[in-house]
Amino acid sequence: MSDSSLASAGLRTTLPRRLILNILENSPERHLGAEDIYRALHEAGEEVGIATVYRVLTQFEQSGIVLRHRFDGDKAFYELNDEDHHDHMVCIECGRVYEFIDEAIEQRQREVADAAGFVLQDHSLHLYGVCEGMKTTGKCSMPKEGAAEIYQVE
Amino acid sequence: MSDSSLASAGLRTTLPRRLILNILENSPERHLGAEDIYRALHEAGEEVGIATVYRVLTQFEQSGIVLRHRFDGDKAFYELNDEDHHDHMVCIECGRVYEFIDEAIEQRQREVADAAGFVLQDHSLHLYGVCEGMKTTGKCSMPKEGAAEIYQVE
DNA sequence: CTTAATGCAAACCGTTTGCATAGAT
DNA sequence: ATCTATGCAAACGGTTTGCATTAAG
Repeated sequence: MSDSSLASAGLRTTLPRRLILNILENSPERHLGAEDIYRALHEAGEEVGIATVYRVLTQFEQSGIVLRHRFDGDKAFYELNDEDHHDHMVCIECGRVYEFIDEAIEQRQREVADAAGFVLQDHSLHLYGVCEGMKTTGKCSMPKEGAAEIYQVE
Repeated sequence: MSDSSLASAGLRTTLPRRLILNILENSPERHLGAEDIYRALHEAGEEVGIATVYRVLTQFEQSGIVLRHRFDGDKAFYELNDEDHHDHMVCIECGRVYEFIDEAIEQRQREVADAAGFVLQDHSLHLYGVCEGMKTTGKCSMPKEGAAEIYQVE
């Protein structure tokens, strides 16, 4: 599974790459920063350098394994590219990222680009606001930490 | 004009602030990076430190004079906030930024957020692609440089 | 055995900050 | 005269890179 993604991407199957792919596949959070991944690695007792994390993520992005997003703010977020395009809602209180798709919006975007003679290659749509959980209970429904132990290579 | 924006924002009318506001108002490019502004200032013979440029832009943003955008890539872009909301198309070849509005998209966004119980506060929609000019002539229609001389305080 | 991947530390780039000086009200 | 804004240089956070070492095919 993981290994075949690496192979088909033309990447050697190394420990760091398998570990990072594993985290991306099994983390309860789909959208992770490089530092999150680095931390998870270390909490799982794996000694991988931060430079390697960045290098691997860049390679993953280039081979289409991963998507890189830049939300408002400084750092980048990575998520597994499972081919079904979606846009993002970002909670400005808990920082959690939700996904959505709206075909009507997608369609309109194409039309807008078309009308401007613009050859559309990509787009990003980010909605910023306060999520249900934070609004009502003041607490997030999904746990953010403590899931590091599950990141092991089989 | 410029000065009253500063005054009503509760900002002292200083030379750097007037100069920067002037650049934002008179540049042929509506979307500028901090470095662009810094460069324009120097090309106009004005000695303003880069730290001041950043500080002023931050204040302008906080007082609503300016909007800050983060497109794909590292640096931030600033544009005058003329109140009429719009989204952006960014040409990945010439780097130029185009604006557009589509009420249908705006409406759908509200609906999507609503359906998710999300309290929408802001959003960003960026279309990335190749603009008309770059596609057809391989050259940009609008000049990018050489307009620095016009940035003077009256 | 050959070539590519890793770890470390140093470099980087855009941006921010501390502090002494200059400027606005 | 007071208090804020500026310039400089140093610090910063996220990310990248050079190089000697280690691991993959």
